[in-house]
Amino acid sequence: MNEILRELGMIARALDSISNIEFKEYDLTKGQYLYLVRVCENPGIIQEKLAEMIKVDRTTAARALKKLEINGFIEKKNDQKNKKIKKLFPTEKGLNVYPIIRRENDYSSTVALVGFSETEEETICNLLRRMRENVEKDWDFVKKGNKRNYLLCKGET
Amino acid sequence: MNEILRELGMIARALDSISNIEFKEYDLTKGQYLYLVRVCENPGIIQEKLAEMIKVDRTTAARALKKLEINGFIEKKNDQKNKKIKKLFPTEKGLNVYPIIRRENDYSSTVALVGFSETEEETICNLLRRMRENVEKDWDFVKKGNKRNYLLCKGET
DNA sequence: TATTTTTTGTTGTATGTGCAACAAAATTGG
DNA sequence: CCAATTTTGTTGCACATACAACAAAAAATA
Repeated sequence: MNEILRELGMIARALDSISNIEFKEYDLTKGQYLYLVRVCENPGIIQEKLAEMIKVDRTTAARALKKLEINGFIEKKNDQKNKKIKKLFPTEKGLNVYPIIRRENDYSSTVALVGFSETEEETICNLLRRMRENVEKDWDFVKKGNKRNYLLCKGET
Repeated sequence: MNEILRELGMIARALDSISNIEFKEYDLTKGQYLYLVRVCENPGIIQEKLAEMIKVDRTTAARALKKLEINGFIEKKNDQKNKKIKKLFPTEKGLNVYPIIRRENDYSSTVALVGFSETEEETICNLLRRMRENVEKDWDFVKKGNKRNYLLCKGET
């Protein structure tokens, strides 16, 4: 069932596209909402961990966060003990936008799950979590420069 | 269950990232594999429909396809009756890469579904298809410049 | 048929994305 | 403690992405 990944890609691109259009009026450019919500929910997180959380390149996260800082949504604070890391915190402006992002995301969830029973919602949530856990190992592996070996493949063309 | 969309986003980004890294050695730059497989599977399709199929902006598709043409993976052919459209076809080079892309995608599916029973695979396939059908309506709506109305929202913060 | 609207495709501009390469602090291992 | 490795962050460059605006053909409507 190769269709699964295509459906998944379509859903992800469509919803991301919608979010980006909708958040433009709050001066959040493409993708920034992803970072901002997570900084609000994990104050003090560092950008390296945030990139892993979102599954995006370290340098992409770095630039997105720099821009969020410049635009006053978050601030970076130096750590007392560790001179290398910069902890991320939402500003008041960032905290004000947070519920708007949540509301939009909730709406997108609601739309995506129209016609789903409560059981089905739970089912897909659990199955997606398991998929994510599976995929995240390969992502770490490949991101570190390793090469995947297709031998285990079922070969279902 | 707002988690659903986050899990979905993580999976999609992680797998896309892996694919892009793996296809680089076949001279396919970021995202191009998406278009190429679909041209191979739908010879004669026009780029407007392809963009809808993939859920990507028309202009993005236009540029990706132009590049695929320049690099010899596909070719654009004028239609006899309709002077406006350009039908897309894979070249031999494109057809040669196709099975490689399929193989990689199959492997990614396999990895993503490790530990899933056959029933679970079918379940998630069906649920994702339904989600996609739901989401695609909103995508069309918003892409045409309309504004979504959050009133129907369950409000599950 | 003539006019309007929709479809399809392109280009300009701005910005996101990610790899390579670098630097400095922290950690690990001898 | 010192050297090697890992972690964390940055910048240069190349390229993807998408909105706005335009153009031309086709389709719809009057």
